[in-house]
Amino acid sequence: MPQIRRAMNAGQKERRRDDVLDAARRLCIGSDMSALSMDAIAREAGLAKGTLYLYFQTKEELFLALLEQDMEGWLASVEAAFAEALPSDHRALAKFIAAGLIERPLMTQLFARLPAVLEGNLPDDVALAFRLRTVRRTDAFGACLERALGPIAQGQGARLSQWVFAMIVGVHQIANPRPRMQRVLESRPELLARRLDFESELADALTALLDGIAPTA
Amino acid sequence: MPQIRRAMNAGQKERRRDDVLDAARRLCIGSDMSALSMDAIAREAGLAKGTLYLYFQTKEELFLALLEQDMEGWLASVEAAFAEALPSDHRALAKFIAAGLIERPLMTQLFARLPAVLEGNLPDDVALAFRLRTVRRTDAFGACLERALGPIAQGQGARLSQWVFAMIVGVHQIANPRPRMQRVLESRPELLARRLDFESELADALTALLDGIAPTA
Amino acid sequence: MPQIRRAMNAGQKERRRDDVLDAARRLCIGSDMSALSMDAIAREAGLAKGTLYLYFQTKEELFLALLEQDMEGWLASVEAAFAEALPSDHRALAKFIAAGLIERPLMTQLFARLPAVLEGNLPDDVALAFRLRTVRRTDAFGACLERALGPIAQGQGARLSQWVFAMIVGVHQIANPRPRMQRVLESRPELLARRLDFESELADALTALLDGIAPTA
Amino acid sequence: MPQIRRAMNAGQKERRRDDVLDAARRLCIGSDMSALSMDAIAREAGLAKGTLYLYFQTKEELFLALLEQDMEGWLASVEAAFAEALPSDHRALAKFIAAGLIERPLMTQLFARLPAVLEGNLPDDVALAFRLRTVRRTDAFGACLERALGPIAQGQGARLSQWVFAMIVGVHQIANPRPRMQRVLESRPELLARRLDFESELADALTALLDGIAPTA
DNA sequence: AATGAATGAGACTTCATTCAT
DNA sequence: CATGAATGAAGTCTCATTCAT
Repeated sequence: MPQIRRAMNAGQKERRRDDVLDAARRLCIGSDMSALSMDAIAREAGLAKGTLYLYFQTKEELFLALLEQDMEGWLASVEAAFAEALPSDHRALAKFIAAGLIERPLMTQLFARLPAVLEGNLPDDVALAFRLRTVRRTDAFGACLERALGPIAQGQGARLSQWVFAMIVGVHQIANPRPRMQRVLESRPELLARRLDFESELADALTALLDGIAPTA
Repeated sequence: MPQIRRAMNAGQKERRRDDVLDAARRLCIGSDMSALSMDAIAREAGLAKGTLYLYFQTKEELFLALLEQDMEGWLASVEAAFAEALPSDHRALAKFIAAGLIERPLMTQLFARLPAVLEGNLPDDVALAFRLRTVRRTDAFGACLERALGPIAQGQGARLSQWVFAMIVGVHQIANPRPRMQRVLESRPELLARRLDFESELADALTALLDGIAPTA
Repeated sequence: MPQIRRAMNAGQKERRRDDVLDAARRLCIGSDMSALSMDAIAREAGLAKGTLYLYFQTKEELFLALLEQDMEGWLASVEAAFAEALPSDHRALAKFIAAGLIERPLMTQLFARLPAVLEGNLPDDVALAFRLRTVRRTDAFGACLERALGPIAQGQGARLSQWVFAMIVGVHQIANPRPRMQRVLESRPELLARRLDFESELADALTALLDGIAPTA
Repeated sequence: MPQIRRAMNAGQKERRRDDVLDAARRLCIGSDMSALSMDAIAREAGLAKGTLYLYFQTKEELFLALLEQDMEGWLASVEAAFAEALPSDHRALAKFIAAGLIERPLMTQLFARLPAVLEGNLPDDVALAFRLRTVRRTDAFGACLERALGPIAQGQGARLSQWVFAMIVGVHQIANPRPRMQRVLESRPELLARRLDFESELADALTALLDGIAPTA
């Protein structure tokens, strides 16, 4: 299943690392993240279990890499879009964010599970490096928000950035029941009727939040 | 440690169930929730491991019961407070909510871990019953919010209630690093400087959210 | 295969612990000690792998228990024999020791491998407790030697005891080739001709050692 | 770190083989032998893991080579010393042996671990060749002993040689606790007080053994 | 009702060895 | 000859759950 037999140079190694992450991503989407074993990832990637440990020191490091891959891509897409044109108003901004997350179904889920991952078997230096990159991303996204929200948010970008992420995580948890609960909900019409749509709910909630932060914008 | 040797009638059985939950609560606060084993809970409760299964079908049901106990208590306290006097403004409401959560340190944590619990080994009927009670609580808290926010929130209580909870979960995750990450943060002044205080951060974020929802209130 | 389904009281538990040790002993004799896995021991004992960990914290603790069981038995037999009649001379003492070891084929082997076991995954308190018991056994055997060797060994029992054990371990290593080497030896007559017999070789070597220690005895 | 990039002729290949052995020796002394991986040896030697397998069929062959290197050197030093002057008495001989071992800290350790190595993954032909060389060395050392001990040991050199080695291995095991046990001992004064010094203990034990073998010498 | 011994699937990780490059 | 990525079997240990007592 792997394209190349042996990843010899840096480029091939990076591709192989990505292969592993892709395999993990496929499995996460298909079933449930917490049920994911290194064994299963290796099988899905068409590699031996030991090979995974050549690319990731521990399982947790792999998950972290998965999250960061998505976040970097997402952040880049936000920055690219803002460079072209800033959202016209809060609702547009909120919808843009929500739409971007829909394209990366795993990112929100991984972010929500982050605490569990961080508590696992993670070398301290990996945890620290992750945190430092998280700070950088928070600031970068904060800068985007400041530009979009105008003078009112000046200097508050990082905080707002965190509030936005808090809302994303929270709405995700409420609007995206995991498979098992999904099944339960589907057995009861009155519960099904109260189902929320993640994208629109998040857009609405973020709009309200932004409205509250920067009333006139 | 258990007061009675054998729980014969319904009252005694309920008390014993509560004993187990109290033991779990003590342990959760002391250390980390995900590292909690049935063995440890049984020991803390002064009971045998097997006995726990007389009161809870699975570990997950136990955690769910723990969460619900806290939520019911919290909801009752909210309702009691609102019956006496409604919060004077958004900030007062936000601070009241944040303060109530501080008094129940486990509730927020359990709520944040809910997806993991729900994906675990949980009988379908238990999951369903939990969900139905969650709906009831959501509506009850929603009604409180409608009363506090006035005409603007009319009919939106349940949704707002969920947004508020989303914000609680999200801010919790960002402001309460788990022990390991806490240690890592403490090793770096520049990270320590960015530490957030859960209570005040939540109050600010909720205030903004409420301001956005009901601008004039 | 296990006699009783569940070991409920202390006696049954001790018997079960012994069952596990017996299973390990059977496997050690049959094949090679270092090839012994907890998995194999559990299978041989007719128990689940996890059950072994109810009786021994780690694999190393199990091996230590195996060794101690043999040593206690051996020491008791030495003391019993000496209580009845002291060996008449050095050669008689040496032969008695060698004969006692032949009856416990595992003891010498385990003793020889002790360093490897002690370097494994052994809780510090278990290691300490083992060492303290080893000291007691050394002194007890030393007392036996002092009685047998007469005035010359007075106060030197413990040291002599250790020299005797050193000789036992060393001769064992030279005279008892492990299966693989045994096969190799058998393929060459000139090597086979130099084969040593553990029992007689040890008896001779110990006799010499005792002669050197206590010339007139 | 390796002097030459590619070992082309026999001389260079032998030097490279020695480089590997030297690297292994450095690591053995620094830490614990059983924890030594081919990876670590390769790194220390400045070579790739695969390269090691060009010089040694298996890990065990490498360890065997290490032991033999030390033994050949030691034997040569014994023969050289005896050619100059024979030890004046048993104690002098014993002290000479003990001192020679102190200079080769690895030799004793490797000899003690020999059974484990021999039981590992060792090609039969390698095992056989090792054994044949061991016989030669045993005889050579035996001849030295016969010369030193005089007529009494005539024809017994090889046996005595093995007894001496048995004593060396045994005293080594008793007097040189591995790091973990060393730590445990250091936590208890009563255990620390019973610590043995390898060199002097071996000298005493060997003196006694020689006295027993050849009383008048 | 209570116990706690027993289960056993499953997790992560290591490392000697191989072999494509 | 040299490399080092890949292998994969093997290992130890955990823990939610069951069930004989």
